[in-house]
Amino acid sequence: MTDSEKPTLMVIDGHSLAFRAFYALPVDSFMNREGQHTNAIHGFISMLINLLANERPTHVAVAFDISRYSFRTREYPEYKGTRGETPPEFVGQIPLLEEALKAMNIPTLSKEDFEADDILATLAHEGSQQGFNVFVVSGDRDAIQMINDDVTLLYPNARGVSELKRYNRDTVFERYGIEPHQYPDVAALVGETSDNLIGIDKVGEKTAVKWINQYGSLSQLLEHSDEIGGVVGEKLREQRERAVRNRKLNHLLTNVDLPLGPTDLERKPINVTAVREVFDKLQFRTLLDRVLKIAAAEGSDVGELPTDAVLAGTEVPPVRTMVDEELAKWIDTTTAKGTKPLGLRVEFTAGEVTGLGLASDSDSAFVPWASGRPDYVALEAWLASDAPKYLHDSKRELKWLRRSGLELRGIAFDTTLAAWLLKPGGHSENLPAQVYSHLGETLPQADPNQLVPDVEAFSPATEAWYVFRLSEYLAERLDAGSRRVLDDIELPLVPVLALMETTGVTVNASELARLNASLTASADSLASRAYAEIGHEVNLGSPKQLQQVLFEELGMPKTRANKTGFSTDAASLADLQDQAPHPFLDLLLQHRDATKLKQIIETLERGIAADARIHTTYDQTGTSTGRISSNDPNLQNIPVKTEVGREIRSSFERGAGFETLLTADYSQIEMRIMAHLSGDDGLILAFNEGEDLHRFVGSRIFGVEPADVTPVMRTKVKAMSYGLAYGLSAFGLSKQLRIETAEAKQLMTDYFARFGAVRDYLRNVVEQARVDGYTETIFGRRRPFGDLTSNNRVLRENAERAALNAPIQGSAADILKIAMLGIADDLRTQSLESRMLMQVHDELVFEVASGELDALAAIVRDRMGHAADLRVPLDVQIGTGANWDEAAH
DNA sequence: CTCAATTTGCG
DNA sequence: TGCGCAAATTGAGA
Repeated sequence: MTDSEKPTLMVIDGHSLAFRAFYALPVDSFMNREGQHTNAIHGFISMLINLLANERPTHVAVAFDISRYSFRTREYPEYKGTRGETPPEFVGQIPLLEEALKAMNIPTLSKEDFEADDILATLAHEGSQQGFNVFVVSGDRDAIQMINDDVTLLYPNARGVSELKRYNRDTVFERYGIEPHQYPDVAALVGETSDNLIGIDKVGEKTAVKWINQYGSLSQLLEHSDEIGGVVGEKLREQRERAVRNRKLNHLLTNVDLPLGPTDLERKPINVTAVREVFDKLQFRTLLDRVLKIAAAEGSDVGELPTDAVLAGTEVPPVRTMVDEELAKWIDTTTAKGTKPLGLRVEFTAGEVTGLGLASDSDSAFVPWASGRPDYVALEAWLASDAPKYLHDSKRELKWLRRSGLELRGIAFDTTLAAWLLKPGGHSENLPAQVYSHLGETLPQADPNQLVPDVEAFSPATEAWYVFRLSEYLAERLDAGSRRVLDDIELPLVPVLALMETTGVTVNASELARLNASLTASADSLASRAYAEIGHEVNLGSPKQLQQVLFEELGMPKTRANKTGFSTDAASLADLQDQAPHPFLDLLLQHRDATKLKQIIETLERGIAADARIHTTYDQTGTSTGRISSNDPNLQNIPVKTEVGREIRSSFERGAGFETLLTADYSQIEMRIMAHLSGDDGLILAFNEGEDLHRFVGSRIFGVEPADVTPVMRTKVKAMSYGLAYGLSAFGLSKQLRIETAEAKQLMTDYFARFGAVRDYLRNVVEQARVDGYTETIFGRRRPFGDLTSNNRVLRENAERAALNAPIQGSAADILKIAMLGIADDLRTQSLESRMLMQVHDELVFEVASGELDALAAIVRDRMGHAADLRVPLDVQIGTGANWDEAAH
């Protein structure tokens, strides 16, 4: 009998898989109308459906533990003792899952005093003897021992249950270097934290595998334990009982007396009525469709099929591969001559575009693409036209297309951006994750690390169809304000940012190398001087070791507490220097400075591409306020405050053939926005007078003429003004200014006495957000807040400060984005060759082409100055120079 | 290898 | 007991 003729038995560990699903899926997104959580059930059933479809088992069973107690806990009460309380949201999901399985006519097995793994092992053993191909599905590593030539283990990886890793003899050997049946011997030596089984001290996987390979088994090893030398040998002899006990406990029984054997587990038709009933109770609509589809495919009468409307939305359209005239015609008809949108998905392999997926709501097409083929005139024209396109992560797709010489315009929707606007706090999800979390369907994703992929990846055409459906789904959920932000700001910004990333900025590598060498020298010298002060070497980069030195060896007073002891940050060290001066402290601070700068330099050096330029990646979805973040490398945290820091900025230069760099930044934009939003007459007057803001505010608060505001007074009001937008407390202010809390309190009182509308505004923002559940920027960008009504004071107060800051920081972000759009537009329409290179929250950096300085400066001044119509002017500072430092002002 | 915690750079 | 980020390092755990 060949493998393909053999019947296939699949046995599943219900509890362990449901638990994995529970942690893999958000609890809050899966709840039925009665308030019962259903995420574990949903994940489990979804996985089960995939397994039934992909592996096509002829026989299936799911095993459950009856309780957490078994013959093992009787022998060793601590077994699995580290497992905490069952999360309350998990409670009740197992019985419902069993109900759902019953409706699907899938037998469940459990037995008093035994664990599900024993049932699995027994069935796998019997199945293998009776000529079955066996799949064991379990999240328990002990299941590895069941693997043999007939038995394969499917094990969920770290990401949850969406991907199962396939373990057979070969993959086990690759991963662990042993045969599957030897795994329990290794585990017995190493121990298993999740089962509360302690192993032999000093023995890790490497040692255990070496021993088992050398002696063949644990019992042989223990017989020869006197041959093992060193400390590990002693430990092994001392603690052999642990290994013996572990081995006894991790041995799975293969002779449990069960009411059903493998042959009794043959798949039976799904009970359609019961499935409808149970799934309806669980509110699993898409899963119901998928189960019914399987049932129908297997010849069951599924009775009344779901309505056409439901099916039309979820039926994956067949993929047609097309080129040339057929493709041209398809695009023309499906888009109604470019007026209707299509989902678009780019396939690329090893940096080259290899295919394109196009889809409407009911049709999809795959276009193989190879560079240099002339047949795609219609496709290229459509791509480069304003015809609307829906994409996922459009900036990425745009860049890939451009690298292959394809122009993309007409980005009309981006599911990544839309999902972020709806929920700006979360991490952005890839396409399969979005499909799962919004549509509740599974978009398989081949794991490139897997030799035998357990899923076939979908065609880009089908992915495009999902992008289309996601776009419609998300579009419906965007409020008008968010939709305007998407259409007027975020989508138009995509090509602008893409161009900035592709352009990059020239960095002088040899200058950086020189700086790095000099910093290395001073860091080394500072380190050895620091060691000399305390009489021994220590890792100055380890807070833990520093705590040992400062608080134990030197007996210094305790600083602010943190989770690992006492803080050694710069502020704490400065306090220490006041209270208990010691030369070590100063050397440490200087050493930190030098190494931090070195880090930044080295990160930059690694980022320099072949064109001698650094190409950062801007993340439009990187913040919850609306700002853009920069990464790989981060160009938004290049030092500026110290002399050496500015030397790093000097290494950012104009590119060859360009005349100069130009920087433009908003001065005090957040204070201006606060003046606008609060309508505070005093503050508005300050900005309209054009006088130095802090001098003006200082003169009001301290009751002196502007000319008589001393530097100390100015520093104080400056700190106060800046702190306002962050919800700074009197305590925080006193700490920062190193003044008494009482004085800080008085300063705040005086400030608000003169600028009361600001306080009223800030209070009102929080109050309104508490009612609405979100804050809004001037342009309608929303940020949701849940914790404003929390009973937890820390959470609530954190949310309050974030809420009062969000409209201010967010509006500033909107304004600069709008300015960028205007500038990019002008550069294009006026055919200038100058280029926008960087964005640093309130600053833009440009490379000026020869002869264009005046034109560019005029554009930048105009577009930045008029990006928003506020009650105060927007002040723009412009500077030029051969490098970033010189261009600063 | 992954993750949390700490620290520090920027606006 | 000050908002928003990215990155590096350490050290613990898997």
